[in-house]
Amino acid sequence: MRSALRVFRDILREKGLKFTKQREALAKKIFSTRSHFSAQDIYESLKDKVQISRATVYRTLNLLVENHIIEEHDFGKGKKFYEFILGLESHNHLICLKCGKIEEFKSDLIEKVVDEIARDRNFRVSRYSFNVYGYCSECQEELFKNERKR
Amino acid sequence: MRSALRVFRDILREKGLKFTKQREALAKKIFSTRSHFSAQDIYESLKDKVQISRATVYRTLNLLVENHIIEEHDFGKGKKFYEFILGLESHNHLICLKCGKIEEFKSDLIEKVVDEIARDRNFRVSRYSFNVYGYCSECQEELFKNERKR
DNA sequence: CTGCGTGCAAACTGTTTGCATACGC
DNA sequence: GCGTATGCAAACAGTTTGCACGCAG
Repeated sequence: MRSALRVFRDILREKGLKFTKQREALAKKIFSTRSHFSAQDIYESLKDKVQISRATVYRTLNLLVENHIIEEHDFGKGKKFYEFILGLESHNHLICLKCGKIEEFKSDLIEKVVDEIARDRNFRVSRYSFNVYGYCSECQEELFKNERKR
Repeated sequence: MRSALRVFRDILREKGLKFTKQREALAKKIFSTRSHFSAQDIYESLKDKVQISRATVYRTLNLLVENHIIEEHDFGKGKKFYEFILGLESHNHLICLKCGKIEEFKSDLIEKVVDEIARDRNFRVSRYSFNVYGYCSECQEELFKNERKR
C-alpha cells in the first residue's frame, strides 16, 4: 500500500497544488501520530523545527480533511480535534470527562444500526460519530478516593 | 407529572437561586419548542418580548444544561445547539449536510452497545452522542436533479 | 515566470467574564 | 437589606481571511 505521504503528494499533484516544506512537515508529523490532536498541538510540535504559522496549520488541516486523509472531531471542548484515518478502520470514542483521555472502540453493531436507519429514512450517509462521555477507570478510582476522604 | 417549568422553579428554590423574568421567558420558550436551537435563536426570539441580553441567554442555557433540563449538542457547525430533554426518551440524530435539517431516531441496539463497552472497559458512562451525517431524502432529490441538468 | 502558499495581523464567531446596577426573596 | 441576576462592554479562544511577498513547478 502506498504510504500516506505518497497519497497526499499524489492528491496535491493531481489538483495542481504544491508540496511545500510546511505541508511536508505537517503531514509527516500527523502520519506518525496515532492519536487525537488539536491544531495547536501540531503548531507547538512543529514551530521550532520548521518555519510555520498557525494560519498554515489550519489551512493544511482543512486540506487534509477535505481529502479524507484525516478526520475532524468535535468533542465539545470548544476546539476541533483531528485524527489520521487513511486506510484505517473506522471506530468510536470514549471520552473521559475528568482527564480528557480518548479511548477508541469498534462495534459491528453500530455499522448495522447506521445501515438500517439509512434504509428506513432514505438517508444517504457520509459519516457518523459515536462518542461516549464519562469517567475512565483511573478517574473513577480518583473520585472514589476523594469520596472516602470526606 | 410536574411541568418542566415547575421542575425548573423547584431546582432554583432548592439552590437558593432566583426565578427572574428573563429565566421565566427563556424557560417557557424552550419548553414549548420541540426542536434544536442555538443560543442566538433563543435571543432573537425573546429580545423583542422581554428585556434580555445575550449574556443572560448563555448563562441561563448553561444553568439548564447543568440541571439536565436541556441537552447541549455539537454538530460541528461551530456553535452549540440545545434541545429540551426533561422526561423525554434519549435519541440520536441524523444531520443533513445540505439543508441542515436534524431528524431524530431511536435505537435499542445503541443502548446495548453502550452498556457493553462500558462493562468491557470499566468506563462509567454519563452520556453519549450518536450523530449520523449525510443527505436527507429531499436533498438527495435536489442533488439528482442538478446532476441531470449538467 | 506564473500562480499557489505562506506569514502576519486583523477580523470574525461564538461564548464567557468583570463590574456596577437592579431586583427576587 | 442581602446576595443573586442582569446588562453592557470588554475579553477570550479558536479559527479564518486579506494582503504583500516567497517559492514550487
